[in-house]
Amino acid sequence: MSEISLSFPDGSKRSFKKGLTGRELAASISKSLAKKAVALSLDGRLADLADPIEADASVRIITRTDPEALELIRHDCAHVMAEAVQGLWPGTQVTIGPVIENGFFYDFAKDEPFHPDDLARIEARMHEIIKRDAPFTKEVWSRDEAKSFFRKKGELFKVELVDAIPEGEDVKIYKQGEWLDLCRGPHMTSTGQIGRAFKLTRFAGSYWRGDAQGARLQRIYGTAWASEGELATYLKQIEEAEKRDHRKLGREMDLFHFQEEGPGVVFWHPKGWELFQSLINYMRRRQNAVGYREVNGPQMLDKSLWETSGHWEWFRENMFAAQSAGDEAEDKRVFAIKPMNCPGHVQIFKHGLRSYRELPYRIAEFGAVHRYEPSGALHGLMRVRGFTQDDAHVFCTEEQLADECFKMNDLILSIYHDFGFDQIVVKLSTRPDKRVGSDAAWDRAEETMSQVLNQIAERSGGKIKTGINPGEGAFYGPKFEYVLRDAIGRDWQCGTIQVDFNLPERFGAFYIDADGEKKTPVMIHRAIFGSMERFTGILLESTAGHLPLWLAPQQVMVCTIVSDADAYADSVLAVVHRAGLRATVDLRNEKINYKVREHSLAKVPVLLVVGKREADEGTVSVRRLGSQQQQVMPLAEAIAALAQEAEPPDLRRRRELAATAA
RNA sequence: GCUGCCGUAGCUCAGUGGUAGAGCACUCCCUUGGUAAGGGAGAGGUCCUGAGUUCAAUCCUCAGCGGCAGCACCA
Repeated sequence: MSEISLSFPDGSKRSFKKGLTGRELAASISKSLAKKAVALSLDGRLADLADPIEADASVRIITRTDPEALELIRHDCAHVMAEAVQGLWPGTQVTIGPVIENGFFYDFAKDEPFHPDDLARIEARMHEIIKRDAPFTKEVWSRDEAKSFFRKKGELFKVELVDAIPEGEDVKIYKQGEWLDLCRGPHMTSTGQIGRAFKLTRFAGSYWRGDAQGARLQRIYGTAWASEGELATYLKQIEEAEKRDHRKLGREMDLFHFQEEGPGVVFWHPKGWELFQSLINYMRRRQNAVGYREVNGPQMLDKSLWETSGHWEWFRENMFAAQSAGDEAEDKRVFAIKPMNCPGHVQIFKHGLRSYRELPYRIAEFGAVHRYEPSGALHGLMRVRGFTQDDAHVFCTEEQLADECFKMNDLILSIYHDFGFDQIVVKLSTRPDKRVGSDAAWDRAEETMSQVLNQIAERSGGKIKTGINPGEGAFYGPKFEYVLRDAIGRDWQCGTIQVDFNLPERFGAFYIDADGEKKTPVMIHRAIFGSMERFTGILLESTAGHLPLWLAPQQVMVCTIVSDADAYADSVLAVVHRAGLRATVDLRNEKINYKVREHSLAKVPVLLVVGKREADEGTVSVRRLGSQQQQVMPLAEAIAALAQEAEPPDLRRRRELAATAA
């Protein structure tokens, strides 16, 4: 008879007999706690209340309102959903049903597809099961027992799952009333603890073990919370995120459109293109300032070039090819429309003899590339088949590599900061299974990059988080991926730095070193926005269309209240234009309410409203987007303030720097 | 690409086996109105495309194209 010592959250310690269960522990503290307890935290890991505690540990009784309980609620909810589905459609096989962010899903194998109305039926059945409040009980079975049980039931996916459980781990079965499931656990004590705050949100196809060649399954997603209030808040958030959908904003702000004849390619309207160009102009200034020179490579090139680069071999299925359309054309060659800019840039580097004195050789291109993306992947501006990369390639020596990476890193972080993105994660993606080049070259590249990665984290003083994505590198080299978090907490991978020991060699690129010998340079691929289209979409969603003044395609709208002010409005517009602001005037025969509403919906950041009074006094009434108020100011004063605000951040820094130098 | 859902006016969406409707937007008229929709009239559609079933298809069936959600993919 041995004792164990358990420490509690308040720091106290008490001895108990070994093998005491969580439930007994809770009861020993207080009756009410025993009633509220749903699980036990053992050294930070969740466990069933029925589990015996076998060793010293720090313990905490988890109640339904603890944050940890949320995971249990969701997991239990997934089980209840599985029971509901099997109850409604006997013969349906259950596979896996994990907890995910905000909820859970369960994958089913069922011949007949679910119908949208089924969600409500399943939900109703789930409420019944929860109301029944059957306890969750755990049993440990032998492998053979479990396999023959599931095989007899026709649950072949479960049989496979039993086989996948590592040796030495128990095969655990959780029962809730009559229904049971193979499960790692833990669970709460009964279905009633799930509560009512859940909702099935959607269903979708999926694959067994995520393998597109494998069996097709049907997935049902749900969300679950500790209280109905939290559920309502979550559903509200989803609604808010939908309002920010860049496809919707693009329409409302008249920025771009898509149409059937061009799946995955963008029609940019005047205002959208203005925004797009503002971004390009900004990027161009930033990179020119640190030694990049802009180039432009051809839109399509003979496929042999893509064979040399390896793209034809690895990505042929995702490339567009073009040929003369004329039957009589003498040139029958197949050209590939470029999916990347690097082979073009290597040709530019290769043209003429390069000296080591020219390195690092930095060239940049706003390169329009086309990729045949799977139709199901297309999504507004976020995933398209034709897009513009803010691409650059740096040819340098191996010794210069780390320093170039740091310079790129500084540039990237500084640029993200200008857009208000300060929560950045840098991830190192290492060699994939399918790759070119020797292991020795990959070793060197990965070694250098992991050192750089550590230093990036160090230099930022812990502000920049880092991580590793094993096996996610490009086929020609490892890469850094810059993931930024937007205003509503979503993460987007934008920038990338890729170290490449392979392409220069495949293309036979070289420079003459100080010793007069030919040497192969290292190549770094980098992008900061990544895709201009996608970054535009991210900006729109992050700002909900309320772009900062320097980026807004239409910065100012001059609105008249009465037609007597038309002439004054025109003169205001002229002054606004002279200050370099993008503006138009609205002289329409409409009430001011109407104009304010319309331009607010179109997300115009500044409305300058003028009536008789303003015309007489030489003032404007300034109304900012998102504000109910307005401010009457002398025209010159208003324009000066707006012009200053509309200055791009890099130009402002440059001006301020020049002022201090002078 | 896979699974499911969807495709009707510029936008958002009703609707019917007998070739169509609303609101907003658009044009014109009245209105000169002080910060998120003033009133009236008008114009606008090959109901995604093709084939089939039917006396008759926007509607039913099949195929294609496109879109949405999720999965898979993302040099």
